[in-house]
Amino acid sequence: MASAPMDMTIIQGDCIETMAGLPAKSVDLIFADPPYNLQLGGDLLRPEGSTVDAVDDAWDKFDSLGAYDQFTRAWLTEARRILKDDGGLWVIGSYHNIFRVGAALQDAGFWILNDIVWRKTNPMPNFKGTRFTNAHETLIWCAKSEKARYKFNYHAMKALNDDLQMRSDWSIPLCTGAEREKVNGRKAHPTQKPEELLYRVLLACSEPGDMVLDPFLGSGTTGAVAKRLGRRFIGIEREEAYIAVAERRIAASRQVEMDALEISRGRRAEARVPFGALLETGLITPGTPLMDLKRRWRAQVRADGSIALGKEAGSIHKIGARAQNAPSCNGWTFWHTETAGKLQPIDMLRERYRTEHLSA
Amino acid sequence: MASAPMDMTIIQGDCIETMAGLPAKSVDLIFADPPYNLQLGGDLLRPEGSTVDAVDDAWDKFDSLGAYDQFTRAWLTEARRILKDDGGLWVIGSYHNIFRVGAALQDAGFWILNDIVWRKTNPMPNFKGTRFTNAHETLIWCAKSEKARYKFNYHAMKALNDDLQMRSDWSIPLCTGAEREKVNGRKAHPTQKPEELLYRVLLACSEPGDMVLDPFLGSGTTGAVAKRLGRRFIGIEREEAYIAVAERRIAASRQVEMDALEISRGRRAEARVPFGALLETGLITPGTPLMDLKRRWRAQVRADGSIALGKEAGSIHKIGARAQNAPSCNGWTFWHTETAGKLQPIDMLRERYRTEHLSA
DNA sequence: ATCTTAGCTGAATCGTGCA
DNA sequence: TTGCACGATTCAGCTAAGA
Repeated sequence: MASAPMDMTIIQGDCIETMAGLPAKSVDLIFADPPYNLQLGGDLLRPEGSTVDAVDDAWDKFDSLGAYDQFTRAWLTEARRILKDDGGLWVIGSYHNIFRVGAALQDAGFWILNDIVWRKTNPMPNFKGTRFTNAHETLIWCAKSEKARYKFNYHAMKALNDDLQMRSDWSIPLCTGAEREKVNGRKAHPTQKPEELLYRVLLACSEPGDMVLDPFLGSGTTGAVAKRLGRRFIGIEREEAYIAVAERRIAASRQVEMDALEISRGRRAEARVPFGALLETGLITPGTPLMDLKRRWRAQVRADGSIALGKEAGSIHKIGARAQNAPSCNGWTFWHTETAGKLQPIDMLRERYRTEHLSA
Repeated sequence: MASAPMDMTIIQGDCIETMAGLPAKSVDLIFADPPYNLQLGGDLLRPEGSTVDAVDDAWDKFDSLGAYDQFTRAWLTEARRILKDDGGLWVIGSYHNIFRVGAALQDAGFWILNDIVWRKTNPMPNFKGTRFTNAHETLIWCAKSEKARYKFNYHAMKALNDDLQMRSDWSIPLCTGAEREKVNGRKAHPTQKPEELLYRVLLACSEPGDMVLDPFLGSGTTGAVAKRLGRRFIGIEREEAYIAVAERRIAASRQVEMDALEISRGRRAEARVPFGALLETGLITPGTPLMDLKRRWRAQVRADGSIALGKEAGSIHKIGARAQNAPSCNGWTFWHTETAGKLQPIDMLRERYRTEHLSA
C-alpha cells in the first residue's frame, strides 16, 4: 500500500502545453493513445489556433493530413523532451493514424523496437460486408534513439506467457462488461482500453516506482493499472467529464502488495561470480578435468582460475570458444565436471557459491 | 522474357522505369513487396553459436529515411497512374518501413481500406532476449481514392473462413519446406512469401481474367498464384537470378478448376490461456496464495504470472513439479485457491477466463 | 517399414560493464 | 570514446539420419 496520493496526478489541460511545463528527462515511460479520427475538424486545430477549413475534397484531405501531422510532431517533441534517456514510448492507433504517427516518431529520432498487434478476440463485425473485419489495433514501442538503452523485463514477459517468449501479437478482449466505465448507464468514454493491455505494457517496460505519463488520459486505464502495479503516474486530459471518470476509477484501484510485484529477473541480474572464486573457496580444485557434454574436449583447471586445453590456456569462456572454433561461448554451461560417471555443468558450482557465500 | 501463356509476363528492369512504360489505368490489382530497409547491424548469433542468415542484399540498402521515402513516392506515383480507377493496391512490410509506406500512400491520395496482420505461426525467435518476438508483418490494402469503388469478394472470404467474416489478422506459416524455392540447395530468395498469403489476397480482391501486377517480383509467388487462380499477370524484377527462379516456378504452376478451391483452414484448437492472462484481467491478483489439494505446499502468485515457493520461482507447472519432486506437473489442476475455507483448482479460473473473455 | 532424435532454419533494425 | 572480457540467449516445423 505504498502509493501515496501524491504519486498519482491528473492535470486538466492541453497535452502539449501541459507537457511543456514538465521538467526535461523526468519520465520513465509514456503511453499515448492520441485521437485518430481525421474527420473531426473541430478536434484538429492548427498550432496558431485556427480551425481546419474545408475548401474542396482533395485540398481538405491534404490539409487534414498535414494538420494531423503537425499535431503529432508537436506532442512527440514535448514527449521526447520530458522522457529520460533510457525511457520508453508507446503509442496506440489504428490504420487511420498509426502510419503517420510511426513515420513522425522515426523522423523525430525515436527508434522503433517493436510494433505490437492488439488482436481483439471479440471485435465488432463489419456490418456492411465491404471489408475485412477490423479486428486489431497497432501499438508502437520505441526507445529514445538508436543507441539508447531501454527497459524490457524479458523474463517477466516470458513468465506471463507460460515460459514462451512473448510475441508481437497479443490476443486480448475488448473492454466490456463490469470493467467498462459507465455514466448514467452509457459508456463513459468511446475508446476505453482494456486493463489487460496496459498491464502488459507497464509490466514489460517499467518497474515499481517509475514515473509513467499518459498525455491522453481519457477514462484513465493507464492510471488505474499504474497504481495497481506501484508505478507513479501523471495523466493529462482536456475534458472535465473524462477527468471525473478517471479520478474515481484510479481512486478505486488498489495497489498489489509490494512483494507480489517481484518479477522474474533472469541471470543478468544475478551477482557475477568469477570462476576463480570457486577455487578460492575450494568448490573446485586445481587439476580438476573439465569436459563438454559430449566429452569431445577435455581441459584442466589451473590454480589461477584459467583452464588449459592442449597448449592453450585462458578463461573458461575463451577456451570453450576456441575448442568449438566459435566466436563466443558461455563456459559456465559448456564445461562439466564428472562425478561417479555423471557430468554436471560447472554452472551448478556457481549456483552453490551464490547460495553458500552470497545469500546473506 | 515472357513465359508460356501470353498473359503471364515477366519484365526485367527497374520497377519505376518499367511501370512508366505501361499504359495508364490498365491494371486491376497491384501487389507490392518493396525492400524493407532493415538497417541490420553486425552478425547475429543463435544461442547454440550458428549465425543467422540475414538479409544483407544491396537492394535493401538505402542511404537514409529520406532516400527511402523518395523511392517509395516514386514507385507509388507510377503504380497510381497505371492502376484502374476501381483497382486495388496491396503493400507488405514490417515496422522498419511500413509506417513510411502507409503515410506516403495516404499522401498520394490512396484510401486505406484495411491494414492486415500476417501473424506468423512459426517466426524466428528473438535470440538475445531483448525485445518481443517479431512475429508478424503488416499489409496495407487500399483503393485509389476515398470515393473509388473497389473489388472485394466478401463471400469468398467468408467461405474461406468457415462462414465467419474474414478478420484483419491472418495466421499463416512462413514459407518453408518443399514450397521454398532452392538453388543449389540454398534458398533462392531471402524473403519468399508463402503462397497461402497471396492466394488470399488475390482471391479477395480480383477475379479471373483480371490483370495483376507485382513490381517487386522476387521469387515469383504472386505470379505463381495468379496463374493458379486464372489471373493475367505482369511481374517486374531487376535481378536476373530471381527472374530465372520465377520463370521456372510460374511455368510449373497449374491453374486450378475454380470449384476446387483450397479448403479453408479450420478454426484453431481451443485457445491456450497463459496463466498470466488471469492476472492481467484481475481474475487472480498478485500475492494470492496457492496450495495443493492436501495443503502440503503453499506458493504465492507474482505480478508476472510466475509463482514463488520458498526461494524458487517459476511457472505454475514448473513449481508444481519442483514441489513434488516430479518430472512434470499440470499446474492448472495441481494448484488451488482458497475461498471461505474451500479449495478450488485454478483451472476453474481458466474456465471463467474462456467464457468471459474468449466466448464471442 | 515405423518411430525417435538430432540438426537446421526463418525479412532480425538482438548486450553490458568496466578499464 | 573505445576496446575488451564476461557470458546471456530460441520456437516451430521440416528433414535426414539413426534406432
